[in-house]
Amino acid sequence: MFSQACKYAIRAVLYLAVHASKGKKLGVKEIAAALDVPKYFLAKILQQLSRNNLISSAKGPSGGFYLSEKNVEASLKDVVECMDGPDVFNACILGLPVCSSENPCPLHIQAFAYREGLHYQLKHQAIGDLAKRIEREEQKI
Amino acid sequence: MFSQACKYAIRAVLYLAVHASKGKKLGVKEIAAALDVPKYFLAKILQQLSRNNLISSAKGPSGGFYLSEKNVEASLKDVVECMDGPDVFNACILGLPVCSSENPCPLHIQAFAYREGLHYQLKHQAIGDLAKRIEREEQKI
DNA sequence: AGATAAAAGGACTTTTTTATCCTTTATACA
DNA sequence: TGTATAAAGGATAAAAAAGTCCTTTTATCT
Ligand code: FES
Ligand code: FES
Repeated sequence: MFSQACKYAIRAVLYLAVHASKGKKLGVKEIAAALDVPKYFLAKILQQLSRNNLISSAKGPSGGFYLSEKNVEASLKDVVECMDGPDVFNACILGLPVCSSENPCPLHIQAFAYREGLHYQLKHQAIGDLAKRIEREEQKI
Repeated sequence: MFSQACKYAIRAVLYLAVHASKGKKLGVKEIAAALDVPKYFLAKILQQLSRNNLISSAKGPSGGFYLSEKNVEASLKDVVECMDGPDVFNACILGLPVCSSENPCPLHIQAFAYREGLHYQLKHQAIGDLAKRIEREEQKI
């Protein structure tokens, strides 16, 4: 479903949402260690997210990554689309050129339900709210 | 979700279910042309499916691929697992080492429901039955 | 101003996936 | 028995994804 880069991106954003803030920025090294993820690869991913204004960063000593108030209001859908492109949630599961309920492939019904369920949650839940649930329910990232 | 090879495999198997039989075998070339899929790559995939007894084949003139009565009773789940390995339907969507409802990741609930829906359909529907539906509803492959 | 720390950016390497080609084996049929 | 046909298998090539390293830029603090 998601590329490796996208998985790391989601986890990193959620980790930032839970553990960082404007006052407490986190460096790549810390995040990579916490998530057990390749450091330099994660650096690239954070760069890309930062360029697209999905996370915030500061250079220099006491610099690092965090989520601004604006960032916290975005959704994971934005993160996913930033990493894997805009078609992740529209593509036919069999790779056929178009996915449509009018002219469905044999797996469309189930695949569409799955995809839309996920899509809906990712789209309509703010990263900040998701982070609160993670803390409340002590979920792993 | 599925690798390219797996997508081609599913489509090829369904195409065989609809268009081939013991009496009317199809060659790689025909299938590749019908599905608009790279010929040599498809050949490899059909080989692998054949080795794992998910499809049947005959060499020589008037040879080709088809589904035996046994093959038709199998499910697409077997095809998928043959191509992408046994963990496709058990892996955490975020790539965490285990997926479990007891200790879920933040996306588990939606991801699990979706995945299981698909898994269930692929597992409990025989390829032959699926093929009948495809013909009845004139679905694209 | 100088030293230091951390992200940003560019270039590169490795691994995996996708795709192609060539040789061998089996089989049908004349 | 010989020829043609098609899958099986092995080896390789090309492309994409994952991962690493080095240099530059920006900021902090003394
Ligand atoms: S048409 Fe294939 S998933 Fe919708
Ligand atoms: S724990 Fe991540 S999908 Fe189940």
